[in-house]
Formats: sequence, structure tokens, C-alpha cells
Amino acid sequence: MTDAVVTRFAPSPTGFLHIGGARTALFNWLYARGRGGTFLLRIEDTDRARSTKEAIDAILDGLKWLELDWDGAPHFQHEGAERHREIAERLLAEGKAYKCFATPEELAAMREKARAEGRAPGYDGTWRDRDPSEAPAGVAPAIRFRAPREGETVIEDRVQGRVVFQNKDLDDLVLLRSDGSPTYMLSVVVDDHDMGITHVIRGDDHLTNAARQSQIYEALGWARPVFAHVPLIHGPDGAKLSKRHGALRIEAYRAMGYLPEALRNYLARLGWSHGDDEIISTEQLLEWFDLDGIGRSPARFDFKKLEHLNAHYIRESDDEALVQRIKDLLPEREDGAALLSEINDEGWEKLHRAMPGLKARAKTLVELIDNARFLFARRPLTLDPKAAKVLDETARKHLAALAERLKALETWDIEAIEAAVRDYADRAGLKLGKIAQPLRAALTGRTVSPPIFDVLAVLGREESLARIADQAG
RNA sequence: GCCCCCUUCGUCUAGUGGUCAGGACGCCAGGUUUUCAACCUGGAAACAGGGGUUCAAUUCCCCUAGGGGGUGCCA
Repeated sequence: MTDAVVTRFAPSPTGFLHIGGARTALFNWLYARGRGGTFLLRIEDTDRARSTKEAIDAILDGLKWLELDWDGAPHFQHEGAERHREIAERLLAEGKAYKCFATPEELAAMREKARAEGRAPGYDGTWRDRDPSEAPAGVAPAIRFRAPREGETVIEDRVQGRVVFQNKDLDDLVLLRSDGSPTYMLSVVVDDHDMGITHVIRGDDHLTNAARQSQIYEALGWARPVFAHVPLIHGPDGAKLSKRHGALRIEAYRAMGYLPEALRNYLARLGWSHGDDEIISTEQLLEWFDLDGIGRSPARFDFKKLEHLNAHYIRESDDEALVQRIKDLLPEREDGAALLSEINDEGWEKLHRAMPGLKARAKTLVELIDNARFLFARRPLTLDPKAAKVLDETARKHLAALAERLKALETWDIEAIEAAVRDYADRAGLKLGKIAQPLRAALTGRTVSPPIFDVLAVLGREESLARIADQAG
């Protein structure tokens, strides 16, 4: 079991779970689950002031919706503060860290000066070798890491390859703040080590941190995990993904009617590939996903492609599951509650029966709901402009005549209905479309709908005839 | 400013020292069809630029440009 994989998703709860975080979580999940390993969740809340309960809930909900399950309870980083402090003290005792009495003002001035002189704006090491006895009174010190000043730190990254950093470019980072709280940089290293993380898969905005963390591992004598820094996802304009690009929280995708399996497929293909394969089930992803397939360049999010995949997965879903998803989704939609209250058991039954025709023509669940509205509409139907146009004088006359034929039907099933309508069209010397469109307009109020005979059958004899009568002339 | 990373159709990508540079989304045209989808067929569409190395570079090296990330007592 020494080679068992342990990955983690470690978001900081200072914002919501966005698409980039979701992909990082997915990659970690796939890598671990695909190899019988362990996938852990760690909330990086060492910045107490900026961490919120709402953000934590949003992250948990988002992962649950995406069906990315983690092992055990979520680990809250701040709860390990004691342990993290211990390690900082150990480093201090070993001379691998030191107390820094610089005040925020001094640090700001230092940065200002460095920039003016065109130097790296990092900490200049003022207290690195100064005796603590020279400390000014009343200033609580921060503990800084005594980073190597010469030589280089090399990261053998599974995605980025061999990345070399000159140690002179990396300054002495803070391990423990002056209030005694551990910083992220210390906590990640200690937690990843303590939790037995074997593979750190995260956004490449952490690449420089990997070098700093690497130095801490070195100082502690701990083995480093395998690093895999994945390029970030960009907005449609190529810039960093931000709120400006609209709905980006993961809940937003759910509300827009995307299926988690579609999002997983899409996200997996964004930055990772397996030859020419595009439609890849989660089972297949688990089997195929590997760090080697991750590309090195950033990708842009493309809704069109997501929609295409979503349409595919909607078509593949079974009818009952889709009904359930719609029941779950409706409360989240603005006008959903109203619609929900209008659908009784019979309505749900109709939706279920109409599902084969509906799911074949919807790119999202929201679109599907919209296309299903005619099922629950109350008579007389409101016609959209195009439908109203279809129902001209002639069309209405045909509807009246056709209604007589339909009334005479012994059984109200698709075969019988279709036979009757086709026969009527034949006798009237009309192409089927000439009678199908007016029927569609009268029954759904629109010019686009599932196949018309399905509509007749699902609506039932009584409702169908009544709707036709409403429009017949 | 400094450090690091990236660059194949509009987008996601495959790919190799010699390929008609492949697929997918989207787009256009046609087919099928009771509408719309789906589906089928066809089409337009890319190796950022410049130097090398080489018999031969999209592929290897260097430079430039462009993009991104980092540069906190944030994570």
C-alpha cells in the first residue's frame, strides 16, 4: 500500500466554488478514484478574517452537486494551528527560522524602496541575522523562514516539467504571524505531509509557491509530494476568469440547467485530452484520466461546447431521472415556484410521458422546462406570434373538420391519431405539414414542439379536443 | 521592474524530424423530416514572427512579440 495515491482539494473559503476550482477538484478526484486512492477535502481557512461559513457551504454544495465525493470529514486547516505552530517553533529552535520585528510600516517602506531601486520587492532580511535583543520594545515578532539565498530550487512538475527557481529570487516568507497564527505557506506543507498527500494537483498560480514550499519540506527533512500544476481557465476574452464574466459559481451552472455529468465531461476535456475522444463518461474518465494528458496552456471556457455535451447527456438520461432533476431544479428558478405549484400529479405524469420527445430537443434542463410548458398551460392558450400566424382562416377550418374525425376515434393512441390525421390530410390533398403546423399551434401555442402525434397522445382526448375547439373556426 | 509558465483552425485539442496537419464545438451548404432538434454528407477555417540546427522543420535550439501567473504578517 506504499504506493497508494492520496490527493486533496484544498479551496480557501473566501469566495465561492468557481469553475476553475471545480476542475481542480475533478482532476484530484479522478486521479485518486481512478487508482483506488483517497481523495480528501481540506478547507484552507487560515485567514480567519476572510473565511466565511457561506463560502464553505457553497463549496460543499458545489462538490456534492458535481458528485465528487471526498473521503472522511472535511479537514479544517485552522484547527491544526497548534500543530503548525509547533513546527514553526521547531524550525526556530533549529535556526531555520527567525524572529522578525519589522512593522507593517517598515515593510511597506522596504517594498517602496526596493521598487524605486528596481530590485525585487521581497523582504530584505533585516532581522535574518540580527540579535533579538535589539528588538524594539512592544513589537510582537513574526516568525520568518530562513530561506536559502544561494543555489536553486527545482520543481519536477508533472505538468510543467522541470522548473528552476533561483533561490535569490525567493525571500524569507512568514511562517507565523505576529499574532501567532500560522500562514498558509506553513500550514499547507504541514497538512499535506501529515495527511499523507502523495500528489498535489492544483492551479498553476501556485507554481511559485511550490518552490517556497519545497524549501520548507527540505528544511523539515520531509519528502515532497508529486506536484502537478494545471494551467488556469480563462474567460472568453482570454483574461483571467472573474466575476465580470458572469455566472461562474458552480451553483449557477446547476441553475442554468446543466447536468453534473455533462459538466464533468466538459471540464475534464478542458485542459486534458485522451486522443480524439470527446464524449467520455465518468466511468471512462476514471479509467483514462492521467497527469500526462494535461496540457500546458491555459484554456478558455466555451458555453457552446458545454451545451452540446449537455444536450447529449440529457438525451441519454432516463425519463424518470429527468423528471426528478426538474423537480429539484424548479425551486431554484425565479419563476419555478409558480410553475411548480401548477403541476399536479397528473401533470408530472404527462411530463414523464412527454419526456422522450422533450429531451431530444433541449440543450439544458431550463430549455426542456420551457418546451414542456404547453403541458401545464390553461385553456384558452396564449399563442405566440408565429403560432397565431399559422392559424389563419383556412387552417382553422381544417382544424374544425379534423376535430370531427378525431372525436370519432375509438382509441386515443398515437397509431390511431396518426392514421386519422394522415388520412385527413390525404383526402384534403394537403401535405402533412399543412395540417400538422396548425395542430401544433392550437395544442401548444407555438410552432415548435415535440412530434405532433406525441403531443396529442400525451395531452389526452379531452384536453386535445378542447384546445382544438378553442382555435377552430 | 523582477521571476516563472504558455503560444496548432474563432474555441477545446490530436499529432509527427518527411502527414493531404486529424478530431470536436461553432459556422456555412445539402440531405432526411409533421415543426424544431437529433442524425447523415460536404465546405470554409490553424502550426504567432524571425533566426538557426538539419537533406528536411509545426515538431529541436535561440531571440522577439503577445498572453498568463507570481512577486503579502492572502490563499
